[in-house]
Amino acid sequence: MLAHNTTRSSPAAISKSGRIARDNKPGQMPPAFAAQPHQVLFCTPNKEIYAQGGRATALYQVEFGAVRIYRLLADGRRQISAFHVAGEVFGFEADGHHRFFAEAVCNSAIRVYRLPVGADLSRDVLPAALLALVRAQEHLLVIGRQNAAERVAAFLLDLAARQGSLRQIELAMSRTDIGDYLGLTIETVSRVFSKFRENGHIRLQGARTVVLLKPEALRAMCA
Amino acid sequence: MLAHNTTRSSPAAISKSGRIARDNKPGQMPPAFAAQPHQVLFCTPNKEIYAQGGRATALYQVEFGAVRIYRLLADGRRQISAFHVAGEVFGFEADGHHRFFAEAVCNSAIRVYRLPVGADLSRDVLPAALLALVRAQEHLLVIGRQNAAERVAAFLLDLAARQGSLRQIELAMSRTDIGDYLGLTIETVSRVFSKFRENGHIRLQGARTVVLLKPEALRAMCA
DNA sequence: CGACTTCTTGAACATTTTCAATGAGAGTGG
DNA sequence: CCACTCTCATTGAAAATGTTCAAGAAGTCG
Repeated sequence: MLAHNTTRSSPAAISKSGRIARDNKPGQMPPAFAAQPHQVLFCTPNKEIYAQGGRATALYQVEFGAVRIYRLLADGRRQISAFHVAGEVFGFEADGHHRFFAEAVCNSAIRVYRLPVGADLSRDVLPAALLALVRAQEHLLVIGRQNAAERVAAFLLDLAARQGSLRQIELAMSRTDIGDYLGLTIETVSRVFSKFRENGHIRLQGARTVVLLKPEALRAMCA
Repeated sequence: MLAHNTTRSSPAAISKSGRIARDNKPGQMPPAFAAQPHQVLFCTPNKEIYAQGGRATALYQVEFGAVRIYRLLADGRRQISAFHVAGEVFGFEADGHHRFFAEAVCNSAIRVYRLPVGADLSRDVLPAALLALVRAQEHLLVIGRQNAAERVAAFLLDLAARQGSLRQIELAMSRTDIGDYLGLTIETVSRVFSKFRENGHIRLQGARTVVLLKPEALRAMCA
């Protein structure tokens, strides 16, 4: 739910380097795949889940926390193509190799489904892949054709919707993450937050808690 | 192969409004799906293949020509999320409804695979969906973090690669299409083309034919 | 409390867009 | 076949938007 702050909350005991716990119980989420066995990976902030170029041997489902999927340019510029939150599945690849990096944004638990060699998980994976595709394409519209304020508005509304349309949003990610997701600098992101605050569209309780005072106003922006 | 110019070539007799021809032969492309029966839709430039909001009842494969997938903002701003060329499959949707528009860029033939109700095409669709996902995410990096020159360079190299690494590229799409794909205005696209020409990176034979004189130089730009 | 990181704000700068005008190419009709 | 017209592309100058650089404020952690 993107509700776990990087620093302030510790919803589960997580070791410094991310330990792996065997866990074959269904847990609170219905098991999505037939693939066996699966494990739960507990991650501290910025823990790498997989790296670009590595072999894709598993699928991943967020139990709690948040994950960023990103790619780098040679000079270090980063584009986060997606954040994944509780319940969402990620890690599927076209040819068995990861084209992106995946890292925990905050303290997170990731259910790992090891892929049997030659497994046909198409039935299980397809809906998640199609959802990711739609999200990526919609995000293209935001980044390609909307200005800074519209991008931030769309981001906040998307987060709110994924949290169950609550008025109060806990940002799991830093301004840097948001900037790299929206194709903006952290300064621009910060300025837009400030402008929204001055306009009375949002209230900021610290940097990571956003209260949507006028969601309609934000919605009107992203048309 | 993106080789069919909007106006100059007519590779097949195509009626003004796009007629449907029954065609159950495999054709030169291997049939990708078990779904039956299928047809070939011949399209003139800007012919709508499907519209946002419509029910998704088919999958589509480009036989020749090119297709743009796009979305609109309320004020008319357009973002093209993908061009599809010969052999590529598009039209899969997460929930049975189209989230995007699809139109022919130039004279094109589209093989239509009607989906049986409740069909399980996951085995067939998944690779294409994953490819589309990777492309969309990579495009996010281009649009989110690269400047105008880098975007155009990446675009030209992508086209060249999809045409079989030929030095000469026939652009099926207008500057407007390119701009809406790269998140730029047509003026900026045009200026970058001119700059590349002045630098000796490309040669322009008319507006729609590009010869890559120094592909390495372009490659070096997009890191 | 103090050091560190993250966030905010300001000012100068760069890039891209907007507005406007001109130029080139393709199709039409005389 | 040529002139006309239309669309598409190019180019220039001004304006807007976002970035960069720099400093200071706020929040977090030991």
